[in-house]
Amino acid sequence: MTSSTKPKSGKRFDSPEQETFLNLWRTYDCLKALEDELFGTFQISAQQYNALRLLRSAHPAPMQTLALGKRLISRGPDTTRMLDRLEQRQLIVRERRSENRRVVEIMITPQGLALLDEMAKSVREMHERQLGHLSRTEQRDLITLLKRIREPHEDASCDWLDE
Amino acid sequence: MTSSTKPKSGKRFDSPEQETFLNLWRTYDCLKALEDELFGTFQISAQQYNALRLLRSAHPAPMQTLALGKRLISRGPDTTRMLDRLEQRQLIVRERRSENRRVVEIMITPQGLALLDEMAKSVREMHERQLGHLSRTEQRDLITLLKRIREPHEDASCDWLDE
DNA sequence: CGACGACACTTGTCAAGACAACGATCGAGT
DNA sequence: ACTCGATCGTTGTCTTGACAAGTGTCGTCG
Repeated sequence: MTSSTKPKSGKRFDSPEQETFLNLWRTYDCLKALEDELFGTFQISAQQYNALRLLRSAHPAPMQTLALGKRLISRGPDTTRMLDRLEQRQLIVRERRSENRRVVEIMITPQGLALLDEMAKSVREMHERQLGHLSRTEQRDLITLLKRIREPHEDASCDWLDE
Repeated sequence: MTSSTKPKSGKRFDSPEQETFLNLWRTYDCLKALEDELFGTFQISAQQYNALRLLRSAHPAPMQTLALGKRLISRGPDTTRMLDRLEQRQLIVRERRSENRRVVEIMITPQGLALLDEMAKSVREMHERQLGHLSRTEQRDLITLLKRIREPHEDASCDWLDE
């Protein structure tokens, strides 16, 4: 009865909420494609760029691995190995300080800052292509809605500090 | 010289568009976490669920691999191998017809339909948790904005037929 | 002092995505 | 009929993400 053998494609979604989510997913994927395309030319991933951006905002102070991981977008990204890659390219440095050898402090290097500078112009141009056709008002409205979506979930898995 | 001693530096984002995109990303990730949690209990991925859902909507007609791949969310997902996994679990069948041996026709099996039925209730409950706190109006507004975002990009990499 | 639990990563392992090269098949033109 | 080019799908390989178990370090309490 629930799934009668109807050949029709009448119901387009399992629920209205699903349509909303699929739109969100598709839109995210669409914009991400543009991001990946640009970051790819610099041999960097979106997560790596965000990590560098956060480290720059803290610079010259260092950041701890876990603190950095929490501020990245995806929950529980593989912070250690992502930092391994950045360290190999000398875009960051890691240091265990003797006062507390449990934590690892991470700092962006001059090379890291230089890379961000080098990317700055094309990154802004990409943002313009991604979302430049929306007015400021539309963008504020969108952000408001998105925050409202996250509101009941924030405590669970998404504690996000802006920037 | 305001930033020499203060770890907090002035601007939080590279551009307003970046703030919008990061909000979108974070929100998507937040909702995706709920999805993954549920789908995980059924040993299935979000893409696989969507594939099954699309096949059900076509049922009893079959779908071609490429046509199915185009309607999935992410651009260029690894359709072949995803279908391999679904076929192994006997949720779909693949057939090369003699009239045109280039294409592979895919059909959902009774087992596949049964799995969707089995999941239906918890999927709806998850949608409710994800987005139930938004009014229909808010959801429509959001979808409108999201479509407006994709509009200039659709032709490029995101040609999407609903459902 | 010394064992214990809590914390902050790290490593191991496996599944999934990205990209490109390849093989198979059909339609059209000669 | 035969070749050419276009279309579809598969396979190979590399990178990335996910989850769980392990390692080293510190604070604390018996």
